[in-house]
Amino acid sequence: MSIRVRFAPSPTGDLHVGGARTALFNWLMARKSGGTFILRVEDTDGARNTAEAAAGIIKGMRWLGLDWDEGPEAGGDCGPYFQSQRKDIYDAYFKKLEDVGRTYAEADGAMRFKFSRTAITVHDLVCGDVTFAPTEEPDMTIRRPDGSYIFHFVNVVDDIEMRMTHVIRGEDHLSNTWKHIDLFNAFGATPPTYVHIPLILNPDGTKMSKRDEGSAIEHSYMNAGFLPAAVFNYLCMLGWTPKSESEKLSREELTALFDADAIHSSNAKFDLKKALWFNAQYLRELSPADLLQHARPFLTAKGLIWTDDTLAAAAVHSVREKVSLLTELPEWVHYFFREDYPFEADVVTKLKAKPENAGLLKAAAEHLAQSTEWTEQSVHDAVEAAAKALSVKPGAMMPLLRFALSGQSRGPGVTTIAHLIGKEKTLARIQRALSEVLGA
RNA sequence: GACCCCUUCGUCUAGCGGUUAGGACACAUCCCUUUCACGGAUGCGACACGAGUUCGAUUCUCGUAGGGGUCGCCA
Repeated sequence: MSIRVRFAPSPTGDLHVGGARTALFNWLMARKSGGTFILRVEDTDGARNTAEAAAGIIKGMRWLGLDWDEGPEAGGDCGPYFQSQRKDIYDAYFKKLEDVGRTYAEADGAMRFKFSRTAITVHDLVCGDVTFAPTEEPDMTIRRPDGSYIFHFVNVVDDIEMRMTHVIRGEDHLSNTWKHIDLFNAFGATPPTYVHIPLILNPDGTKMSKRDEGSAIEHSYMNAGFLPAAVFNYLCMLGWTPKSESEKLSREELTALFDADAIHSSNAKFDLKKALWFNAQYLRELSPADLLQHARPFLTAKGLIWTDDTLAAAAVHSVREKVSLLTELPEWVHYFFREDYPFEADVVTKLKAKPENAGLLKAAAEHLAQSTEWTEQSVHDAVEAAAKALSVKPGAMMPLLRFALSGQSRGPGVTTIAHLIGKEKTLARIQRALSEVLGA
């Protein structure tokens, strides 16, 4: 039998790392086995669910590359995939329960499910067999007075209707799973295999919630300059260790290595530093064109404009090893795109510190002006010749040129900057530094 | 209060009776270097505690402590 798994979020807010990783593991399970991944929106709580939240969750999943085979925008044989549109199905199932005498009404019209009150064992791939003694809890409400149904009921009905073979979800559901199995049994259906995955905690060990750092996919990752591949990879490492030499693994490798049995049973704390490290790894192996593609919205958001994509790509590529987030790119490359870049305060101080700096810059400009070709090597040679003429080391001249060409004290190689912006701008920038900063 | 899950360096983890307890992130130092980084090297650093089983426990069992979760007409 082909594996069928689902991610069943309730659209009460943004997609969160916990939910994203649950979706991720479900996706991996399906893709690994050639099975089916279903997205089902559990919007039975009319008061708290919003269409915006549902759209946000879909947006986040698309960004992470978690495509679904059945669900909103994808269709499928088991639809509709919004629980708010499945009332007829729930009514029919509720009738089945009534027919076997497992329901009864409260005074206000709410309907409860009569528990079997027998010992129930959950077979879980992560937690093993977990047996719950006959319950002493009150029977659970499954239908509200207004006729709408409660989570436990619709969740089970849909898992039956959609023929789920495995239920991969957060460990916070484990304690309620016996209720679900009780329902499966009442319907005469076979429960799926459960996989309760550990929770993701804040660095201080508390449960991660909406407001916490690194929690919301769109806010903390998409808009913060993460690459989806990096987030995908990092999230996988929280609660699962692939049998592999490296931790840095592609989507394809993770899919091939995925093994639900190997998922851990202990919770993991979120580590932003490590997430950043993963992102830096992915960032630096992007081609110039791909890097620019990802960086584009972050550059334009800072008002940087350009006409030559090749040049812009080379610019961002030249600093790819210096950043761990796309949002850091603009401050590292802005001077490639404009001539009115500011001179940082410490740069001004350093330039003014020694009176001979003006002479050094002028000499560099003169030698550079004589260059007939304009490559990184020719720039380097010209600077070296200028240094030699004044009996100083090239190392004394390079920082000054960096200040003049970028206004900053850090960045890619000076020769790289000069080469990319061209001879004309290089000479003009040196002149500007001489006149504006040194008054020469 | 009851029930469920969990417990190895600061963090993510390897380990599945005998290991100098390994790796990654972070941190520190050094090397490389025109800056910042990258990279390389080294260092720092853990089996929660107590019983038991065993020739021998990080590993198996029980207990304690600690952490997390659940017990809704939320999902």
